[in-house]
Amino acid sequence: MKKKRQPTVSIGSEDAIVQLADLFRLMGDPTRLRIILTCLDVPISVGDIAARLDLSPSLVSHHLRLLKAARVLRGERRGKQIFYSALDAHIRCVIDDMVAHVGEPLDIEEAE
Amino acid sequence: MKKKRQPTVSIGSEDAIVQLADLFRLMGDPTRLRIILTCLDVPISVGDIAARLDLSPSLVSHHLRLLKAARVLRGERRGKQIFYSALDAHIRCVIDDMVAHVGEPLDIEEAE
DNA sequence: ACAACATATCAACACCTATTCATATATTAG
DNA sequence: CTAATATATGAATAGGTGTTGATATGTTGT
Repeated sequence: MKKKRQPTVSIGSEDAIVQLADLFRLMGDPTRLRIILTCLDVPISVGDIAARLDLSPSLVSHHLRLLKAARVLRGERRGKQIFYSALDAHIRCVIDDMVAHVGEPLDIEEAE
Repeated sequence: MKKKRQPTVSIGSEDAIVQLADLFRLMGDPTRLRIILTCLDVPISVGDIAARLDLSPSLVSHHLRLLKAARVLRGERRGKQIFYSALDAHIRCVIDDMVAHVGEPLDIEEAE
């Protein structure tokens, strides 16, 4: 058994909803979302993330800690630097779906 | 001219990222996420949402305003009541993907 | 017109959180 | 060992935000 796909999961549990919301909230900050997107491409060090996004290494590290704790990203040490990358491919799917949603915001508009 | 799944690379603009983060942030609140999930099933009135989730109509209305403004939900008036439902199916995909992510929190992956 | 109901809006408060700065820890080179 | 680099952590603060209660708006009946 490798992976089991669950279609539309009935999330009635409070814990599950809170856990879901927690992940969405993490992606709900522009800075953090930028960091996620930067790590989605290829493993990248903290300093390089900070340099590319023009952020302080401290701030990047703070966000990385949250993202790592939430199992969104993972860090792998290579010498002095630590390279961060996406833990799995689901986050990319989530973002792609949301991009699709943003791409076609307007469909029907009767009452406004 | 038809939109398909576009890769995550296409969102480099600051506005797009902020817009994306805005949507994720909206889904990042447990109460709001519950409201979204309730509306995903079938169009439901404000009062029924409040009753089912045990929330004040005022709070539900407040959240609905944000969700409607963000084009996540849409409201349709029927007499005194206003029924809310998902604007499109993308949100459901986003949630499903995130549920899949939560479903497999730990999975060692070296090769993909 | 009025009353009753459904939803929306306003103001205020309490809580949370993103950011900054200083400091600490970890790794490598000499 | 020390020095230099890379990352992490701690505290403090400013701005954001969810929630509540009162009030307003809108709709349907009598």
